[in-house]
Amino acid sequence: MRSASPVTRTKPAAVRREELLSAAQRLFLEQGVAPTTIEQITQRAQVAKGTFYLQFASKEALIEALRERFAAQLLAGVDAAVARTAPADWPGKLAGWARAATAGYLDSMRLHDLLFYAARPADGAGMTDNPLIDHLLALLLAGAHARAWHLEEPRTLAVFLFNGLHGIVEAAAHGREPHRKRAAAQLEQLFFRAVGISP
Amino acid sequence: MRSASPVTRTKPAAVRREELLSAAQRLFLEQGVAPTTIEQITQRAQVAKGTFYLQFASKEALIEALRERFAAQLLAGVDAAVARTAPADWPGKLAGWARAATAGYLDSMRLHDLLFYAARPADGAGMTDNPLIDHLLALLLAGAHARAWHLEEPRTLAVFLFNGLHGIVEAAAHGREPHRKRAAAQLEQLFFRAVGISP
Amino acid sequence: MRSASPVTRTKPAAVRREELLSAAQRLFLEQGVAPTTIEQITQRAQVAKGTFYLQFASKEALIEALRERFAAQLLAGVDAAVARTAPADWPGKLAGWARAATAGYLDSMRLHDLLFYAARPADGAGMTDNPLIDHLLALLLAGAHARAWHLEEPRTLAVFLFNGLHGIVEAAAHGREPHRKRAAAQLEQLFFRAVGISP
Amino acid sequence: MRSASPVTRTKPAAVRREELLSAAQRLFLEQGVAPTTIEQITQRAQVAKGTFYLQFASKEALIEALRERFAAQLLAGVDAAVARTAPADWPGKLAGWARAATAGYLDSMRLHDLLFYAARPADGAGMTDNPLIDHLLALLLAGAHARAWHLEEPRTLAVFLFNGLHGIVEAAAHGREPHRKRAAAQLEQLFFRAVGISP
DNA sequence: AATGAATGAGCGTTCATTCAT
DNA sequence: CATGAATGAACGCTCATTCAT
Repeated sequence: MRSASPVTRTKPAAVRREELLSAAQRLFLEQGVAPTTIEQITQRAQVAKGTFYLQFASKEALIEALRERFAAQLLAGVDAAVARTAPADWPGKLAGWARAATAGYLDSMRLHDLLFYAARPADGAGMTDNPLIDHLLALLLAGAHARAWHLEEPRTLAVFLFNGLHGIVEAAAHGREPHRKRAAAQLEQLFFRAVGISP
Repeated sequence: MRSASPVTRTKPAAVRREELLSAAQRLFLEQGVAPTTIEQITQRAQVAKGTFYLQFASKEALIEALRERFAAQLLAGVDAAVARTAPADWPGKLAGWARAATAGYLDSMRLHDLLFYAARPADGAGMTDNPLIDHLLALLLAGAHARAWHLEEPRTLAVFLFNGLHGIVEAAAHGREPHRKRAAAQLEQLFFRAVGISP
Repeated sequence: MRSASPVTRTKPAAVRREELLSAAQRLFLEQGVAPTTIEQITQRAQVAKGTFYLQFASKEALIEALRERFAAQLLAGVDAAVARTAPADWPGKLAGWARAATAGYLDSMRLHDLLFYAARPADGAGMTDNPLIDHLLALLLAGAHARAWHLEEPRTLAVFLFNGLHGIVEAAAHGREPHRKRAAAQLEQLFFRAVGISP
Repeated sequence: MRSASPVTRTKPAAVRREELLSAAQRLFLEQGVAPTTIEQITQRAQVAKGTFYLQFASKEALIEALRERFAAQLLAGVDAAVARTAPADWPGKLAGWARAATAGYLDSMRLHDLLFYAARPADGAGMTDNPLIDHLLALLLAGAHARAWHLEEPRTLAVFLFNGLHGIVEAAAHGREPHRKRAAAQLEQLFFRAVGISP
């Protein structure tokens, strides 16, 4: 009957799930997926080991859940950024995509890699076939359809741009590139050049 | 167990080392780094487990040695391809670099990833700071110095191009892109556009 | 969670207990004792896990309760079959015991084993000291007292007969013996021979 | 070079295997199969946990190895006892079988159950279909062929006798029957009566 | 130099039992 | 009474590394 009991041990499943997801995500970012143990995850989430298995059938199921959460969150962000541009401003949309996929998303980027690339079975198709590439591809095709640019191999281009951007974001994350502003400007230029337009 | 074995089993350290390196490399390519055990490596190299530790201090040391061997070998190949072009043919050199880093090097590419990216500690700086990028950067700078093109952020560009190319090679490896010829042509075009020249 | 649930969920303790007992019994028969979890038992009995511990102190206590229920039920059946024979027809009573303990009781037999043998702590006294043996022993002694047969080691004989019959029932259950009729006839003969009488 | 080094750590595989087998066997006898952990087995065998897996692929593989060892050892003993009787002394052979399967084999008997009955998958066919029954069956058939006795359902009889004997041995093991001598005599009698002969 | 038996910390997962609501 | 989220000890198994021979 008393709300706000001193220690609420029981929490709604969704909350527990989120806490475990977040604890795992932080640990994955800090140490990588394989080296992170269930024990560490539950310790950080302040629950017993068994509680983990109340929410996830296995470590792999947790990773899959993280993938879904990632897709839902980051993708939504990029999508919104692109939608915010003027309807026919295709260069703007392209720049917006790059900016949204980059700025402030360094963690997301690393998480993306962890989830879609490193934590994958051995074939590692992740950098070639993932939701962000599909999203960019859709934008490229829409622009082509609107005659904003011409594309010969749209999917190859999307893969190229995603990976190029990805490398730059990683480089920025590792501090190899001191001038983020300039890097962002150059990224925009590279995207434009790649589709054969000028800003 | 029996002394006086018919075959001399002692080999020069360098040979043993190479055999272990090669066995490991093949296994890494087949199954990935983490799933490959020292046991498997020594079995394939036809030596006992202990012999491994005569040559390498740890599994990590082996990976590091493989990194060095990779740099020495693949880099030499790319370097030769670039050197084969006419002295002042900078577009040709750039295209040659891309071609040499790609064509017939899918295995090398996968190995590169395994070694410089996936098998890395969690910080994963591999796609941002590796010998191939340095090599490409040197070429870009040389071309800029020769006024073949103009660059504002050469290192960022190198990272971008390497990663873009990398993505396309991976995609080709996973069969997402049926027209390798076309992809290669487009890659060349993208490299040229990125440095602001036309073929 | 919501109070005032449409269905009265509180049942008399005895009913709840029976439901749990029956759910457990069916699961034990289907999968064995050890592999059956409390979770499965409560699910099948349509109650929450905690409710189990309202009725039984532990899994072991449940098994003990099942043992008691078994003794009360199967024993009653054998007893009735024996009582149905003519008062002085001792061969008939012996044959009746064997028949009642066997025919149509394959499940009971398996349950008996599960409860008195397999689910026992390691000493496994079950096949030597259990209610069915005691019941048969009482019959043997009564027959001896009535001079229907002569016994030197009645308890040893009871153990022998019970186990012999048990083996045959199991064999029949596993289909090793196609002619159940014949097996039953032979069982009767073996019981008679064992006490030194002819049908 | 020094033989009899203070602590010989490396032993021939066969020796280690035997030690593990024996340690496991003793523990199984003491506590049952399921409750015995690999840790306990290796502790008792004075080796590290990993050493276990040098000899056996899994706990189940160990049990299977124990089954084979059991069959090789006990069966050989029973066989020898039967062979020691005069060629045509069929009652003697039958009594010998019973005696050899019993006397001094209490541990073997319990081990037999553990291995062929309790540690089995859920169907528990062990008491109906196992090497000792086959061995007895062969003897019964040989005797029948020599016209020492007449059998109608030899396999059913073998199952019956094996299980009857088994029960008595168990009872003796649990001290329910103080007069082992007498029990043995009665067992002989029961075997004879079952095949329809007199001593 | 070469061997391979031995080690033991560590991991993912299960499940009987508890207890706040 | 009834619930079911939470607990945590325990288990089978793996594998990089060591070291006596």
